[in-house]
Amino acid sequence: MKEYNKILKDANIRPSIQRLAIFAFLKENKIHPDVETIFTQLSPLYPTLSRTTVYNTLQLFEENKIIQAVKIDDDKIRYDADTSYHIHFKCCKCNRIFDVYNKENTEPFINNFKNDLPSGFVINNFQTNVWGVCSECH
Amino acid sequence: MKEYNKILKDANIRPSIQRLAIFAFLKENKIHPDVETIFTQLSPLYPTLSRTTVYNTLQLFEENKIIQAVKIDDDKIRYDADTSYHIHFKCCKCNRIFDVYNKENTEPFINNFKNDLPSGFVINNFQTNVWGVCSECH
DNA sequence: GTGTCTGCAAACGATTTGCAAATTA
DNA sequence: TAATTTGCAAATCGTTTGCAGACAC
Repeated sequence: MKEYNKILKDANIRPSIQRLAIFAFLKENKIHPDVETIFTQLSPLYPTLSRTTVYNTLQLFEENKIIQAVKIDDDKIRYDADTSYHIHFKCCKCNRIFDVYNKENTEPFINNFKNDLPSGFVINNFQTNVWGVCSECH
Repeated sequence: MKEYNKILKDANIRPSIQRLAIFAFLKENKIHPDVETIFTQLSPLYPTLSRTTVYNTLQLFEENKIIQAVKIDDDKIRYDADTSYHIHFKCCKCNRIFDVYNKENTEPFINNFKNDLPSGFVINNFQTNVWGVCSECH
C-alpha cells in the first residue's frame, strides 16, 4: 500500500517488505495482536520472516510513535496502530481488547491531571486500560 | 502490625508471617516494587522466604483487591498497596513511579467513559499510566 | 489429622543478544 | 561497497508449575 509506505517514510523508517507487512497487518487487523500473533499470521505469506524482525520492527514503530504498545496483559505486550485518543477495554474471559472512544469529550482526560503533576515533570505518553467482561462473555 | 492483620483478615486472607511482611513492605515503601525488589529487601529479614511465596502472595492480594498490579514496565509487573484513586507517572530515566492524585476532581475519570462502553460491558478494574521524565532527571 | 501454606527445583515463555548473511542506497 | 536490515540460534529473565515438607486450625 502506497499509503502505508508514506507513513513509514514520514516517520523516517525505511519501508522494507517486512516492515510494510507488519504495519499493514496492524492497520487492517484491529485486534491488538502480540508478537506471536503477528508472526504466525504473516509467516505463511512471508516464509523467511523471523520473530526477531517482528520484535525489531515493533520497537522501531513505537519509538517513532506510529504505533503504541498496549500494556494490558500480565505477560506480553500487545500493539495498536491507532494512535488517536481512545482507551482499551480488555475482556478477561475472551481476552479481546475493545477500543473505546469518548463521544462527549474529545480532549484527552490526561489534561485534567497536568495541574496535579509536580512541576518539571514532562509527559511523553499515557494510556488508560480497563479490565472487565464484555457483553458476549457475560 | 495489628492494623495490617485486620486488613488481611477482612479480605479473607490468613495473615501468615510472610503475607504480613509483604503487605507491610508494600504499605510502608511506596516505591511500586517488583517481585525481585520485594524478595531481596525482605530476604535478609526472613531468610527462608522464597520468590514463589512472593508471587503467590501478590497474586492472592490482587485477587482480593487489597493491592493493585501496575502494568507500566515492559517486562515485569510492579505492585501498589494504595487502592485509592490515583494515576501513575513513570520516569523513563530513573524508572521510579510517582503517584499523582487529582485535586480538582475526586471522581474517577473512568466515569466519563461509562456511557461510551457498549451495553453489557462490566468494568472490574481500570488504570491510567503516564510515561515521561521527572523533574530530577530532566 | 486434614487442609492450607511455603519453598525448592525445574520448566516455561516472552524478549533480547550476538553475529553472519542478505539487502539496499 | 558501506551501511542497514534480516534472521537464526543461544541466552536471559520474569513467571509458573509440581511436589514434598512445614504449618495451622
